[in-house]
Amino acid sequence: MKTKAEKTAAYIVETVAPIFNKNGYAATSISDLTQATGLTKGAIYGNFKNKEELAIASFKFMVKRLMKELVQHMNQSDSPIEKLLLISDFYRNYYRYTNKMGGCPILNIGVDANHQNSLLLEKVRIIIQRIQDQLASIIEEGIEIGEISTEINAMYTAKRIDTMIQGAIFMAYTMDDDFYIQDTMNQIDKMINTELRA
Amino acid sequence: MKTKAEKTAAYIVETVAPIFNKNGYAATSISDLTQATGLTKGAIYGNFKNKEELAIASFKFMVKRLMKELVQHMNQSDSPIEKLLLISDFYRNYYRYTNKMGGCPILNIGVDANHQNSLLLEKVRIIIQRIQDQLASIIEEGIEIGEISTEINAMYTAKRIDTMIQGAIFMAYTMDDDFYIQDTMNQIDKMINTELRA
DNA sequence: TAAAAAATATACCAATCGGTATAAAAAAAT
DNA sequence: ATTTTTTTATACCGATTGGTATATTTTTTA
Repeated sequence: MKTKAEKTAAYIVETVAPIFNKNGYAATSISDLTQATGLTKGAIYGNFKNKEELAIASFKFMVKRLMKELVQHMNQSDSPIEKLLLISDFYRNYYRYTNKMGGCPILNIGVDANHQNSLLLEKVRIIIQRIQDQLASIIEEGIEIGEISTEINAMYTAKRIDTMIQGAIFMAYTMDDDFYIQDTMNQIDKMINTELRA
Repeated sequence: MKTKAEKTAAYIVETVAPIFNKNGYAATSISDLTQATGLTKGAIYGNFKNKEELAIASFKFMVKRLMKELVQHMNQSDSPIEKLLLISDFYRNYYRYTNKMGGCPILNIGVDANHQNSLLLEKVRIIIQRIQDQLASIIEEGIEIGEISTEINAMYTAKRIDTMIQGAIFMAYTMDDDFYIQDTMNQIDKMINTELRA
């Protein structure tokens, strides 16, 4: 059974995660967090060593939730090609979905942590790497079962898709215009259907 | 002739611009700026109303320099298609070039200012809009003179190219890997040559 | 239910924050 | 060259920063 502290720690993380995500590390003060949680410094510092550890826990929490949703959506099909199309389909709702949590944590924390917080940056890199590895392995499986052309380089293609997605997310948020995401997903679908398909 | 204050203001801006760009607005303190410039608060607040105004001036300074370089590089040719290829060529050196100034100001300030500083965000949006308008007008001219297919939607294509570029910049900086930019520029070139060309 | 342990609240710390008033210095105008 | 104006340095402001020591409360164990 969960102890009181474990429940409090979880409550703190899920409450402050959107704040860190929106404001960034430096622009988020401890008083922002006590105000949002209704708790005091004592409670926060009793559960987390310092601000940095809490920021890392918050990032991990957001990404875990996001990735769980993505994987769940993707696993609606067993076909690699269909999986890829389901990934782009997932991102079609990404803007509305992530707006509630203060934006895309990978974009926000990735930029925020660069030159500022090497621990946090490392966590972002690990996530990006994992996403690309996952993408690449889907493509590879598609090649193996003959769904995807053998001409395709799985890792390059994975990186290309991921790069396009992140670019679309940046533009959508900066310009406050979902069009960028919708159009990019159409492009990715086209690429899947015309270039990848065997 | 330039007054002393004007020269000082210019010196301050060019000195602190990379700091704002690297650290972001909130994580940059006035003492960071006095330390970097060797000047005192008096000098800084004598030339700029407040931190925000200085941050805006810094962003404008960086972007102006960057855009000047881009336009200069682009204008090596008069042909719209060649101009587009020169733009992607410009970005091939972007990582090394912008590293010296603390990264890409559009990416950094765009993400940093979002949810934090609406004035600064507005400046970023204006720049992005201008870049896309410029791109679109090149494409349109290409269509008019028969270099580019009439099937092409100039504005959509401009946004697509810009989105890919920004995605590549984000990935390159976050992963500290120039490959993302090089590969994306190859993709853009391919797109220009196979899809745009009439 | 009483004692032990864990978790939270309060009060406080030095350091730093952005910004300002004023004094000193430097530049510009006469 | 002297006065006027502009520019920069110094000293200071209240507020806030992240973090801690300790007191109080709550939860868990016995």
